[in-house]
Amino acid sequence: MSLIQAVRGTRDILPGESSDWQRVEAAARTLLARAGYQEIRTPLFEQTDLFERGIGEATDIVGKEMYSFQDRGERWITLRPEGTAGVVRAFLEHKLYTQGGIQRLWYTGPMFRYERPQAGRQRQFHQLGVEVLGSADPRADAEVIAIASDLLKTLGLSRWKLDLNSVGDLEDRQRYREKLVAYFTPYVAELDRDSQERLHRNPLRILDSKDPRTQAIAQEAPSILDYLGADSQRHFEQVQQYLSNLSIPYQLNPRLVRGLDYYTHTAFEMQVDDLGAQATVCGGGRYDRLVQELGGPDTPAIGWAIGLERLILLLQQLHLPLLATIDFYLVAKGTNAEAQALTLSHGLRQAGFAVELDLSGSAFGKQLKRADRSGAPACLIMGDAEAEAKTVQLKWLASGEQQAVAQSDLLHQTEALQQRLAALREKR
RNA sequence: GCGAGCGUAGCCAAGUGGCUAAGGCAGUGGAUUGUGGUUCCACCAUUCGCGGGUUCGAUUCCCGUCGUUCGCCCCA
Repeated sequence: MSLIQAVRGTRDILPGESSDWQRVEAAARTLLARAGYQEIRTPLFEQTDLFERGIGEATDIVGKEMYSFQDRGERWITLRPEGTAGVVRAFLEHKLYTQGGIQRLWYTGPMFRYERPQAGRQRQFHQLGVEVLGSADPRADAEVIAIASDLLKTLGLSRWKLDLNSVGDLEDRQRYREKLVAYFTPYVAELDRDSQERLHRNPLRILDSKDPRTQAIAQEAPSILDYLGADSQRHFEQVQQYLSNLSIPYQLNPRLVRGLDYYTHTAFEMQVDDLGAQATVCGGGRYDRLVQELGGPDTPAIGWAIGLERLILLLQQLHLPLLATIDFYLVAKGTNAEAQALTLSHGLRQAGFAVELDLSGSAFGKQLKRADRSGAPACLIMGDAEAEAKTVQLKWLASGEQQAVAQSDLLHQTEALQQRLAALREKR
């Protein structure tokens, strides 16, 4: 009989790895709370229409990567391929815009795209994202980029670069698109096949083709930055000024085009060298038209999403030490001792200690060995003699120092112990 | 969706058309029946992802399939 395995492109996050995830999530929560962002949790699936209208029917995500199906009520359902559409849907459905001012939101959770799996690219993957709804101010652009930058820094990542571009507003893009088509048309025969197809469907995407010949041709193509209207130009310049004020290094990349139709003005990506073709760790931009297109009031917005698998892959490459460990490993042998150890472990936890109780009942030597491996700074040893005397042996594993302690002292005079544990933790 | 590589224990692996499939780490038991980090001993794959084929004989060669990795595509 063959074992059932996880579906292609999905994976389990096992105990050895979940602490990495928790670190990222905790760091993000702290930073986002400080910046006044509130969490929003939306469903994992939505009506298929939401994504078709929101992301754009011509995009690859909608065209060939969505998990769509009909439910038993014959509704067309899609597992969310990204987070923004659902957030905007909720924003409209609950009329959050009537609360006035600006909504600063964040979310995290699984997303689903039917793609060929690779390291850093799965069919069920996780994103953490922010959305600022209701501000057209370039300071909002800079704020969200700064938060992403801070998050990476907090986690110890330093080797990334920020690519920045503006794709202008609708009119700018229309004008530019015409110029671009006019530029590429004489070269049609020399372009790679994909780019030939994109010439009329989505000519901006030709710019980031990896085909060397196409790239050579695209090198001389007109730049979007020369076709920005006065307002777009001004917005983009201010974003750059603010980023400089915040000492966030960036580089202009006029060929940066994001794959979702809803982007306007600012577009950016944070990339690293260590993830092969999955170099983009964070991507985002402004989407001033999306809320309106989904039937809401004219609401400018900006956001980004971080790919958590990619981020955690990077953290793991850094071999950052893990800090989470227990305070005491509790060893017991003998009928009375084992019974009392259970009670003691319970009491210690109520007193605020992290305790692991050895359940094996094997020889003290074996249990001590496990205590050592557990990473706990100290070990508590209880045999029937200790059980009789209502004491326990407290052994500090690094020094070997050991003494008998009354159980009641352990439970009620916790101050000194906590301080000593904290001091040991500090050293590691 | 296209092209290519890989798949031997929980992990890292050596291996070959033919006698019981190296080794290391981890794990379990013991030396040490109440004291760990060192050491020593023993145990730990009727089987080489799965299915089929070729062969006297396949973990090894072939086909298919599943998974994974790299590139393209796409994107976070």
